[in-house]
Amino acid sequence: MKSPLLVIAGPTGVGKTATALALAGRWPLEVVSADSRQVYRGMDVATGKPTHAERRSVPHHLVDVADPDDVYHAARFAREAHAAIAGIRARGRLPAVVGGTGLYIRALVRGFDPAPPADPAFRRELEALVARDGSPALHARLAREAPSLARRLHPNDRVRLVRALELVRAGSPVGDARVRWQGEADFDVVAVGLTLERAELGRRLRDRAAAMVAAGLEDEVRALLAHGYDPSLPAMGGIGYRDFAGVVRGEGTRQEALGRMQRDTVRYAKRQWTWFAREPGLQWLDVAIAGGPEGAAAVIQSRLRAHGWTPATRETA
RNA sequence: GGGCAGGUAGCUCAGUUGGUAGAGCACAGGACUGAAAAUCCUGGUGUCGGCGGUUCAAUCCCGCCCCUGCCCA
Repeated sequence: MKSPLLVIAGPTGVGKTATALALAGRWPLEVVSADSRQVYRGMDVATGKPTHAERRSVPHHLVDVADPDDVYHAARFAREAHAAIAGIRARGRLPAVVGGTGLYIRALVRGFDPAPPADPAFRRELEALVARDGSPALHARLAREAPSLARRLHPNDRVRLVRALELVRAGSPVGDARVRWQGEADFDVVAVGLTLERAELGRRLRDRAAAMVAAGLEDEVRALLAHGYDPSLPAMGGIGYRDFAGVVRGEGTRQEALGRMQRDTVRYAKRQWTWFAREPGLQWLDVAIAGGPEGAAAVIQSRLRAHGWTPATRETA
């Protein structure tokens, strides 16, 4: 028996949250946010979090669940999302995974292989090696320790090289046998990819970035830095945050920071399209053509029915 | 009006002792298993200011013109 799971994915700024809220008016559901930035408390202005009012009207899980000096990650997301989904089922509602972090969604829906966790001290050691000898040195080391794994990683891809060396060090199985999605899901999934015409989304994203700056992004960043959160933390490396950390330290102008923020947001949306285009079973839905979030919610509702679900569906064979 | 420097990719520039050109950024496409808003890979998109001349061949040499900047009148 599989439990029903709705996934609403898509690039940043297309209206995933608004659509989920509209759908909640038509179908009893709770939202599980799949967003690697909305998990951090105190980072509100540039993460696109649902508002407090929205969170009161429809329960949202996995928003504000970590401090900015935590290192949140996909495996933790998968674990906590499973727990949240179990609770939502127990309340008789449909769990709706809503977000743009493709890796998190895939880790939840298709299952992450078991593997040892990150080793911060070892990572610092390897980063020092990269700083001194460059990331090809990591690749050379990996080629000695696990040739089959080294062959599938580029010598410049230091993030994956670090992780690969970490796996080898922990004695985890590596190579062709390991790096593969399980494919067997615990869920009966309906996956919707929200989208918009590209130029239109680009305009919206640039406007949204400017609005975030006007809404006090610089002040929020200043407060985070004053609280002692280091700019090198993953949480502080998000779009907008990294740019205005520079402004707070007197490096560069607000205008330049906004320009980078706009450029990087649009690039990020493109990477999300690329990722979700390969997600098996995902059905695209143009929000503008559907008539905005309400219209998109109506289309999704009809897809849920067509899939054989009713608002009372608890599980399927 | 005269002198000097410059005009090459969307931007900033390099270069060719004559064989139709290349870097960074921008842009486009792609990859992706505990950092994923991360990280990485691939791709040059061009009347080399214009018109003539010399030459087998001109972005390069010569002439004229146009434009920009600086200096002198």
